[in-house]
Amino acid sequence: MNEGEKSLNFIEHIIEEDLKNGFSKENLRFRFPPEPNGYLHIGHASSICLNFGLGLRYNSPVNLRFDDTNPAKEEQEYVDAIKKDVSWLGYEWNHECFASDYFQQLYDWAVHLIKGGKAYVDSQSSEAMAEQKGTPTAPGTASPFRDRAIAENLDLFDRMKKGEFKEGEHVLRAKIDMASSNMLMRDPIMYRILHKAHHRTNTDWCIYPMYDWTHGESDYLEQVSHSFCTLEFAMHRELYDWFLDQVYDESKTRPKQREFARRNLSHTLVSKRKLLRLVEEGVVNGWDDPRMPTISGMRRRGYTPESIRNFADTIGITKRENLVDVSLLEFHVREHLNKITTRVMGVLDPIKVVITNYPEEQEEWLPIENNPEDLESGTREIPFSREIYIEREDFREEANKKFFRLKLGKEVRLKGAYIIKAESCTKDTDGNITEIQCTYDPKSKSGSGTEESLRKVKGTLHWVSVAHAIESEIRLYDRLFTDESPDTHKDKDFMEFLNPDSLKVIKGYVEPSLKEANIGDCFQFQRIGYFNIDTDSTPEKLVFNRTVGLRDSWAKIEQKS
RNA sequence: UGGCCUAUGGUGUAAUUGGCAACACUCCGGUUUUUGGUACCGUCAUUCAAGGUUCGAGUCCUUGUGGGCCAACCA
Repeated sequence: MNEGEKSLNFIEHIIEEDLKNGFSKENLRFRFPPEPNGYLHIGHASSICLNFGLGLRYNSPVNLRFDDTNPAKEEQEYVDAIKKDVSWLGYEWNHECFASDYFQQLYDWAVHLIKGGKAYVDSQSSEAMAEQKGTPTAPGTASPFRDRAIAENLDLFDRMKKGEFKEGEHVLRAKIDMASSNMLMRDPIMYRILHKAHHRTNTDWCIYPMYDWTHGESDYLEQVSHSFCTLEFAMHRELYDWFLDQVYDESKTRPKQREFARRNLSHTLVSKRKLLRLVEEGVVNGWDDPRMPTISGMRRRGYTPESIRNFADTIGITKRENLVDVSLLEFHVREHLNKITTRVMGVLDPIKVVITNYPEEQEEWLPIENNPEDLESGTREIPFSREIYIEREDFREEANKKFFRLKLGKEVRLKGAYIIKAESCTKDTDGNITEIQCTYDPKSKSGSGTEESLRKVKGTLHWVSVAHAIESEIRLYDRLFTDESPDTHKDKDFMEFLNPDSLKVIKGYVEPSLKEANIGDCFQFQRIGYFNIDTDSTPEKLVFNRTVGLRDSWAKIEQKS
């Protein structure tokens, strides 16, 4: 799409406005600031695409900054996973930054605030402080320590840093306004004591800065011009600006916070905390379980970076509440996979077909196109023989006109091979069909150009040769939740809406060319869906994930009757 | 009893800033097809409500209504 013709979102309008008012384009700088306390999910993807997309649009640097101010929740494992995910999405950051790199500067500035009478050490319990905070409609009251002498504050803060106190004994608070209608301005905490090792600074510090004190100052230190975050931080903006006022130097770029609405995806969760529960309670097999809306889960499932970027692009950026239907994501996945995947044949619910007039010892290797959407992709050869598997649901002893597939006495084309006709079938004692006997038309070979090969038959089936097929494990996924918005019910926990059938593991048979495939490779199983090779796969035992099914209009026709 | 944000089809996003409500997905119907896939075509909204300004309002004004967020030593 032509970038110039595309309409701007409200964020881009803000930037254009700033540029028009004289802000220099060279000073544009953005950042993506995750906390390394979990894996990135589809919601973060939206934010990543926003920030890095702006970087690309304006040719501006974008930093990857880890907001690592809470050692109780953060780990190196998450830092590594986040870097991998952002890279995989196709973006390059300018600097890799850590809020923890600014701990000393933040501390120095805090001392500066204390000296200016803008911060004080409070020695109350958190309960007492909460009580004094007031309510959204009633003003708060001052702490008895609010007017502590500057020298005493300096001394206590210094001793907090030196580790002389236990957790919870003291905090450093900004002295702002206990009567503000914005609860966040009622003397917010800047530092708390935490005797915990940090994944980067180890035990260098035992006081850690809070988010509000850290974030804007970090933006400022990195000279980020526009700092975008989600709507729940809108109230924090006043505080962000207040903290900036305390240290701002006119000659520098003053960062500007603006907020956008988090993207909610139907039938899933977009919250690290809640996804962590799924992992910890064993509902899924880790953060990269293919059912997870995490970037690592989607990667393992077979979603492509392109499809996720295109999805992020179409859902856009606004300030409204939203619930994006997951079918839109799936559309983008199919759209991309349709263009790039090799078409292969795999039978997931096999029934044997014997072609009675085909010589018993004979086998043929028939050419078949790799991808009709890509003329450059060429052809490969697949084996045909007397016994093949077809999909159990592709045969009926009798059926109405709408059923285009195999039925007794009728013909159907085997994709890339011959036209066959069902003559009879055998059943076990329970009446289940165990084998279908067919005859084939030797002159009907695909691509042979004969009159018989050009005959129109309504149905075309996929198949695999029994003697050549590879038995494989196939993992079929469905949405994790039955409710479209599982975590918005006030009286119910989202766990109540778990889909018991979100994972089905079956045995299937795939064509022999797949033996050469590698982990992560994506394919279209013709007439079924897109599949990729899972990380659990081995040369001895192939494991496939169903990325997403093909659109299935037959299922709809059948449902109606 | 407070403050902040928000409202356009079933869903998501637009509308040259006052000038024929557009694009995509979904649903439904159809054409093509050696994938019931793909591609292509068609149907589906008087813009939360009520007033007002105007030749003309999704856009401006007034009054309502609905939804979300805000009282962690989390981010």
